[in-house]
Amino acid sequence: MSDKPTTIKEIAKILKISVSTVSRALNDHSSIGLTTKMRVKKLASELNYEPNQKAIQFLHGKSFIIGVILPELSESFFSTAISGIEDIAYKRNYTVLLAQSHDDAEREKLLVEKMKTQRVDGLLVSVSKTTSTYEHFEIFKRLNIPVVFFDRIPPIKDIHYVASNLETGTYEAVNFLLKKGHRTIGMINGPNTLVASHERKEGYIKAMLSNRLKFDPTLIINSDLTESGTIEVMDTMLNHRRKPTAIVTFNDYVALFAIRYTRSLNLNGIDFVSYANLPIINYMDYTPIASVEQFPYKQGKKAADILIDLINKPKSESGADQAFFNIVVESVLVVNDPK
Amino acid sequence: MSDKPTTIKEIAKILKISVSTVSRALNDHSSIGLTTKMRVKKLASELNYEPNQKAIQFLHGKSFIIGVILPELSESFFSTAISGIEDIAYKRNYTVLLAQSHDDAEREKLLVEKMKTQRVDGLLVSVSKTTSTYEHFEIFKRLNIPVVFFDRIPPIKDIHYVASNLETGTYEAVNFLLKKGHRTIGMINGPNTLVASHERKEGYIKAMLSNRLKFDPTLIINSDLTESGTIEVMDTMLNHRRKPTAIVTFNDYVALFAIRYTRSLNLNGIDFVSYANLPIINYMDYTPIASVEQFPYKQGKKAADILIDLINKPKSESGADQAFFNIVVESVLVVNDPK
DNA sequence: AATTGGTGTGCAAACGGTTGCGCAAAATTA
DNA sequence: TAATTTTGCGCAACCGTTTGCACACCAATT
Repeated sequence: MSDKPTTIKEIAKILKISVSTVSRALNDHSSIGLTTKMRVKKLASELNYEPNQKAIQFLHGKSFIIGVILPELSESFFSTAISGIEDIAYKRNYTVLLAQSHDDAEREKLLVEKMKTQRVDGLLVSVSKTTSTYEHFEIFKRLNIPVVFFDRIPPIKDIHYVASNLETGTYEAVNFLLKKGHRTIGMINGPNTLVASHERKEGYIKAMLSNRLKFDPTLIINSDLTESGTIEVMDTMLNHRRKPTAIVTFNDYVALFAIRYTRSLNLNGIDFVSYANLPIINYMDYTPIASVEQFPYKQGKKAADILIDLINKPKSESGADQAFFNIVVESVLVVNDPK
Repeated sequence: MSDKPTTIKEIAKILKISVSTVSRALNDHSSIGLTTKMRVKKLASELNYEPNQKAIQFLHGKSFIIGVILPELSESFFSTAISGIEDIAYKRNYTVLLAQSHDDAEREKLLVEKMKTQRVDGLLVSVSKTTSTYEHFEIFKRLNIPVVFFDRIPPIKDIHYVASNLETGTYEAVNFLLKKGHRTIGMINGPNTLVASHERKEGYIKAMLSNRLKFDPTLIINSDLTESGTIEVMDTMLNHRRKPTAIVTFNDYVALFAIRYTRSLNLNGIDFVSYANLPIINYMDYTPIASVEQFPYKQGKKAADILIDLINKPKSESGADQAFFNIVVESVLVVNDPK
């Protein structure tokens, strides 16, 4: 049937009026007579008229698209976050242009380029593990397109970000274990290069001290987060002169490895607490008794909200009085229902 | 510094040449002198010139954006599929505009509208569970924008789709169990309303018959896929006059419920085979001994490839000679490594 | 010397819509 | 009735880029 979409011009021609009148009629402009409006609208819907967004976007430089660059879409944390981002975008009438860096700094750079090319109205980024320079984001600053970093944030100044603070959650976790009567609590931490490792450690220490307990640094052991690394750490822990009765693990994978290992040794009675990355863990037989929840969905929503706010904010005059959103989503301990 | 992006006009003005010359120079048009080209390119990069894609897209009606509508982004199957889609899109120079229906038919309709509004070059859809009418996709047909359905495909004619056939995988699964010596194999199937349930059943039957075994329909029991539903079915199975020594479950969740239940009864020795939806299942202690893999990543890639092919295909003249891609990705049995 | 043939460049239209401004006709006021 | 305001609509510019066509210039061929 119809091959090319109807345009405003055709409507104008058929009705023998000018395009401007048609445009105004469709936009309910006050200066157009009621009868004309009706005639135009009627014909427009008959012809299945659809305004060409590309023309409109072009005309006043907005796309109503926000770009999102994440390390890995198939990771539960990120896909959940995306879900939150999309929900907010949907609500606020934006659409999400999505791309994944696969934790490759080069690809990330190209994606930033592409996002710029597509002229997104704003950009949401969780940086790749391998990203060490951040100039590729500068372009957006120059173009006055807001960028909000999210979860994995770069260690630079003057950026907007939303991230979770694991200190509070860890504090609660350790506290929870202490209240349960544990006195010797081990922690399988991540590499020191990660901010997250420090936050966990801080939380641990604070919990111990606020309970007037001595902090024993040898009970916190760094791991490379692999299965073999975890087993190694576990061996050390189990042979520690103060064998832990409870262990806080860096993430659910580590928890799984550790739990599996203790069970293979027929060891019971160690309570585990982990950080919630994996939804499925709730379905399992032997799980951590509690999890530190980081609310990826909530974080995603928050980040998207801030980004869209920034997009719609009247631009700061000289660009000097910029305020930067630094939102910290507190992590929280969630005690798993005993099954 | 720079507030508004540089345009081709400014370059032209500065160099005192026409915009057309600038445009051609930047595009390496053959009819532009070498010196002019160099001058233009030099200045362009100095000014950080970026072609305004909105103008270009507008000009020749392409956005290099493909729309993707999925039921639930945080579900492992879909997020993995998205990952495949994005990888292909990236490779072929498209970007992904993403949206989720949350399995809500109404929202799906609105999203289709939005995708149309954004004038995507093509659409990839996995329909919502609650979608029962499909007219909202007609618009795309009228606009000559290709739509490829994916995994959850609507029961209508003349559509492009990529989906997996679970019959083959199920056949292999049952065959595998038979080869292992099992003779009484139960199947926890899904509701009859799902195509997938029938495919599973067919696969089961074919495997039995091709091994010259009688098919006992009472060994296939439908479930509502909840935990309690699964336990009910398991009770029936375990009290069956022919108690199964192996069970094929509808999905990993069902497998988890069933395995947990048997273990709570201190029942061992039943082999389970499931369908791979959950990556984490590999990390667990008691898992199915094999999984029917549906290759969401591969399916996503394939669907995206077809879509982009369709986009770039010279349009069929009268629209009459349309051929429809109906790609079936065979599911395959994957035997889990014993831990 | 006249014709042909590049080579390099500019003009202007086109894509589809929005919008400031001007102008005519109708309605109101003096 | 004349002057003024309101109402309704059209003209034309504009957003940034591409591209068919024309054209001017210079060299090579007849």
